[in-house]
Amino acid sequence: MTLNITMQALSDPTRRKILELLKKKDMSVTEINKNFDITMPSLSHHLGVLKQADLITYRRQKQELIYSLNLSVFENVAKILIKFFKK
Amino acid sequence: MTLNITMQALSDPTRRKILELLKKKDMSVTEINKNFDITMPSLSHHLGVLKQADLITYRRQKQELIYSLNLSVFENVAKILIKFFKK
DNA sequence: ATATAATTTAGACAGTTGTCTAAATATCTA
DNA sequence: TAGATATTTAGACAACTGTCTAAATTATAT
Repeated sequence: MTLNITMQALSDPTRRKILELLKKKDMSVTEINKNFDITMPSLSHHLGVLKQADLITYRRQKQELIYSLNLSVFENVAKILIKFFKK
Repeated sequence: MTLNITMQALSDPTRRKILELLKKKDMSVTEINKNFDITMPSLSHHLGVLKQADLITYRRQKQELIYSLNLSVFENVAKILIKFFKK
């Protein structure tokens, strides 16, 4: 995990909102999309960025792809940021 | 303080390094610059972004501008991020 | 007042990013 | 095997970003 890729991923408000949604429950792309006013390809792009940062994972369930928070990485990022902000 | 501007400011590695330096001690622009391989105008740009995000402040000391961490905002950002990362 | 030192502002430029439309891929169901 | 559904890939484009050089600003010291 490189902090740079992680922070870049976190710098966009849409992506932060996706993470907030996935904190509550796993969701398909279509379900995530209902919370935004962007096209599916745009959302797919954001999911790609979050995937590359290893912040989310997905599994297939019939036709749908179900995305989830990658909890271990998410918590690791939290630790690193807390350390960064510790004076 | 808007999280968006803050996160945008934190997304660049040079700016994060500037904050790390200022965590240790207040520094003039020239002194900060010795830690990087960029021109003064580029550094000045980064300081501007951090200023706009209210993460740093400065005072004049003779010819020099001495930059410091804006501790209250810095700690507030920490709180917000910890909350964000809390599952 | 003039020269020097410290920093910012102005303007340009290449690279990155977020968005879109159109097309492709993958899976399920009838 | 078709047709429908879910999602991604490809390619284009405007906006934003980080960098630079050159010039301007601000303050000090001679």
